[in-house]
Amino acid sequence: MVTRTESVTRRLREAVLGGAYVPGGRLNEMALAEAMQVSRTPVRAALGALFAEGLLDYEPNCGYVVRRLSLDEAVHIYTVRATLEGLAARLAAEIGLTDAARERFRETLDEMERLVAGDSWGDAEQQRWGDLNIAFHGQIIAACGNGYLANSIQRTRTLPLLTESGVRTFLAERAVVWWDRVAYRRSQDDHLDLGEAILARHGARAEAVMREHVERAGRLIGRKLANRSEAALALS
Amino acid sequence: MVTRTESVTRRLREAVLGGAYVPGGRLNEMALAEAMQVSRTPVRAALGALFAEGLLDYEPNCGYVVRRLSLDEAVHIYTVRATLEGLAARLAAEIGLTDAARERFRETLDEMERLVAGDSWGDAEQQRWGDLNIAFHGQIIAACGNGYLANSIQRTRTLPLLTESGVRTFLAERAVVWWDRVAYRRSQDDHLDLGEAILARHGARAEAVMREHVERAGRLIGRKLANRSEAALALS
DNA sequence: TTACCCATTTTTGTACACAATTTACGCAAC
DNA sequence: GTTGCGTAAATTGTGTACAAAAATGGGTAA
Repeated sequence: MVTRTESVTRRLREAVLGGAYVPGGRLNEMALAEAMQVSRTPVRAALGALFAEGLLDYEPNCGYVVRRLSLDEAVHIYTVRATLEGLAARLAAEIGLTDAARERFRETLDEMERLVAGDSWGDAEQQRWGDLNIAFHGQIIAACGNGYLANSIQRTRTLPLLTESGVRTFLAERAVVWWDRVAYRRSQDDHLDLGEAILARHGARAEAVMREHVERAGRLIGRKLANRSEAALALS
Repeated sequence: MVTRTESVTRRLREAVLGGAYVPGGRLNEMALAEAMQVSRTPVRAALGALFAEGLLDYEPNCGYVVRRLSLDEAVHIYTVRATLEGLAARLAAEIGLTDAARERFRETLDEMERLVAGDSWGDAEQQRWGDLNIAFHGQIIAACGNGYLANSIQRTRTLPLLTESGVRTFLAERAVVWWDRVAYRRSQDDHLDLGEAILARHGARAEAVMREHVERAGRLIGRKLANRSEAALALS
């Protein structure tokens, strides 16, 4: 049996990340309670938890609002994420993967390569490649043997980022759906380098490649957002 | 006017970090409420906040307990902290300090050097050096221009760590009080290197020195704790 | 003794009422 | 128009009662 607080926290997290609420808009406790069919008590607990996760802003006596990340903040978070994932790659390489992990790692890389190098490149392929990308990074993080590091990385990956058009997206791996095919190829080349470095247990190289890999993704997203913002400004 | 929740959170945080409660022991909500002269409501909010900060463990329907970090976890956290502070040092060097910050930075370094190189080295000197050490690291973090990074570093610095003797200490800068004078000299040499690299805007060097500097501190603490644990085991 | 079960007690989870504070709105003065 | 003020409404903060779950303890059986 799960508590209502847990249930509400999960549902509210998904709603916020799913873009159900306007960023900057207040989250009314009573309204949420009625929508979730519970009292204000578990709602308040959930809001507090999401505030601690960085999804919401909070001001005493004023309530909670969906946090809105500026472009600068998003870039800052990507910088930290790049460094942390770089560390994870180095540790994974130095520790070395288990035989089973090696096998899965190779399979993931191979399937991504087949997709990117293949003839067809539609939504299905991009979706699948995105899933594999998440799995690939997840396998490295799982292999780094440092739970605190794994949590720290996770914290950098699920923050809401609002674009000017009102469409919410994430600072997560899904951001890659914005890229063109050339960027996927470039990203996959990084993955191949990374896989080689990690399997060869070259920690320093794995770290350098991973850091640059994630930082590039951050730069791409930053540029996209900046362009959109400029476009929006030019129109208004 | 501050809310009771804020007040209780602050007081409870200080109590936990101050070692007022036995790690692993349950934090009874009613008892805390009576001790703090409030109802259970703000106490529960405070417990949730401290759980999110990583100071407490929590199990639904079982309550909160003071988190007890294992030696491995402490080392893991130090590894992350070393990498993050290394990043901060690099960013600070690349951005460059303002004139005022440069001045304060040099003053801090000079006073630390005078203390370590001086004739007397008692509690007062160690205390003062510890304060300056915190200030030194704080100045670098403040200069890195990345608020998310600053917060991430802060999170690695205030976690309770229980030694076998029942004496609580912290994963904070204060850990240096354990070292002997040779270690202070070594640490100060790092600081001088760091200062030089940052003022000369050598980002890569600043990062490497800072990372090694913090990792060394982690190793020293890890060794101390391991020795103590062995001693305690030998006695029992 | 040890293990297990059940009733009791304790503790946590939730709803709700009320207090304290903020926000909204209308009105008047400039 | 807009600025300021004051009251009313809405919203958050807190206390408290009760429900639900877990810890406790005693007794029984192997």
